[in-house]
Amino acid sequence: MTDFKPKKWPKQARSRASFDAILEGAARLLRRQGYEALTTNRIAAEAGVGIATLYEFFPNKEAIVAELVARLMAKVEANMEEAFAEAVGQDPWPAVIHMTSRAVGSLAEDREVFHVLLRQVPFVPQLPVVMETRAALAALSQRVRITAAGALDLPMPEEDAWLISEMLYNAILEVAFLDVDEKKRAELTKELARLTYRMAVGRDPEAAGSVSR
Amino acid sequence: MTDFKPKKWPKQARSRASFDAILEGAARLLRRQGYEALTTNRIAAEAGVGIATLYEFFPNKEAIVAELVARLMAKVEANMEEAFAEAVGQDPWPAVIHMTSRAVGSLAEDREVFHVLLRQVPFVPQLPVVMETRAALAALSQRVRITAAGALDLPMPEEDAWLISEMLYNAILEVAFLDVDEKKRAELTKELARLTYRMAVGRDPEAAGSVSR
DNA sequence: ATATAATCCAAGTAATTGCTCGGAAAACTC
DNA sequence: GAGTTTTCCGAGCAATTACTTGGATTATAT
Repeated sequence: MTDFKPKKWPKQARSRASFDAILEGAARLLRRQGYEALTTNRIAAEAGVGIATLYEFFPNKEAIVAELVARLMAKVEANMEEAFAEAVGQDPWPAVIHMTSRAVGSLAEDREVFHVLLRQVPFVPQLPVVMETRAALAALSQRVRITAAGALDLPMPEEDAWLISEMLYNAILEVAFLDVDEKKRAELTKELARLTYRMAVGRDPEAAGSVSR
Repeated sequence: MTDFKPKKWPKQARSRASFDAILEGAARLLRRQGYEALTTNRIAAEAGVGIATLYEFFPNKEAIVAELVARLMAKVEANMEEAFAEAVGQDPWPAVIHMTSRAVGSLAEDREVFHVLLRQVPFVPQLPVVMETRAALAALSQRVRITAAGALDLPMPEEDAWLISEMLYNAILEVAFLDVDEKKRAELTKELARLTYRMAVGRDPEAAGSVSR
């Protein structure tokens, strides 16, 4: 149906600036007015380029949004990979805290834009890059469950892992979207990690009798 | 800004039929084509009424969607109140299963429409009726936490209850939206109840040493 | 039976939308 | 520096949109 890729990539520095300006303009409009107010003419005006220039690079409006999502998600994924590398070898509980914090933190940086993109734009949740991120979270939740020492078995491991990752994904978004100071967000994030641990392992990470390894 | 209420309620049987036909037509279009394809002219055509008749009752498109949401949510709320009455006095674990099942079940009845409404229509999550339903879920999660015998204390009760209800709400939607047979959905629902219990109480509801009362 | 109110409607309007056209200017290539 | 490619652009078009108009038809009240 609709093509979500740019029809042409910029080759010179001048056009790269236009390309970036279009994406940044789109992000600014999304932040200020939401998706319903996003029109191609407005994006061009906000970006300071002619409407024809916009269509030089993007086949349609959706492709602009998709490229913006791709760029934002790339930052999140880079963050997550780094955090994962750091978490390897740590005990499960600190590892879960660490990963959750990174996820929340990297989304919170652009929280208004993410909020609009992930919750108000119909086709964004189905975008490959978004689905891959969710799949990565699912893998993480599997891993934690297996690694955790003395974890209680869950009756339906696959389904439970899927449920946990769905819940975690949505809660990460909710916490990241909240308009609170960073201290409060950090507290909520730690509690989110705790609840995730409780789901996966079946007991509180700081409860008596819960020894790691 | 936009007015979300019908500008006039039908007074005769004839117009009540038109009113209902408009809402049902809108629901059918949402199910088949999603929100982006929803236009007032199309709704009127699908409902078999003139476009002017539609504007006789609704001030704008948003009001039609809002009224549809209100009707669907009323059914869910009725279901939940009934389930809550039945759950009072039960032990926490069966009570959680019971409530969760009802929530999933009542949403699953119209899952395609709910999916579009709650995940693709920008203003729906902010609609009063939707926010009230979420508040009710938050209250439920508080209640379960307090009632559960031997529950482990959570360090930040309010925040944790909020997180649990957010996670539960989103997971209920995800499970209800899934296109699976009812047996599978029931299995997933029970696991969802289990994970919720684990979060709230800090141990598995069926684990050894977990006695109710 | 007449008056009043409720209900219906198709054609049409004004505004907005995504997107194209035709060509000018700037940057690379040789 | 000539030729080629890349980049830029705003006026404007075709399609679609939400919504109005002006009046006909049907029910209700007295």
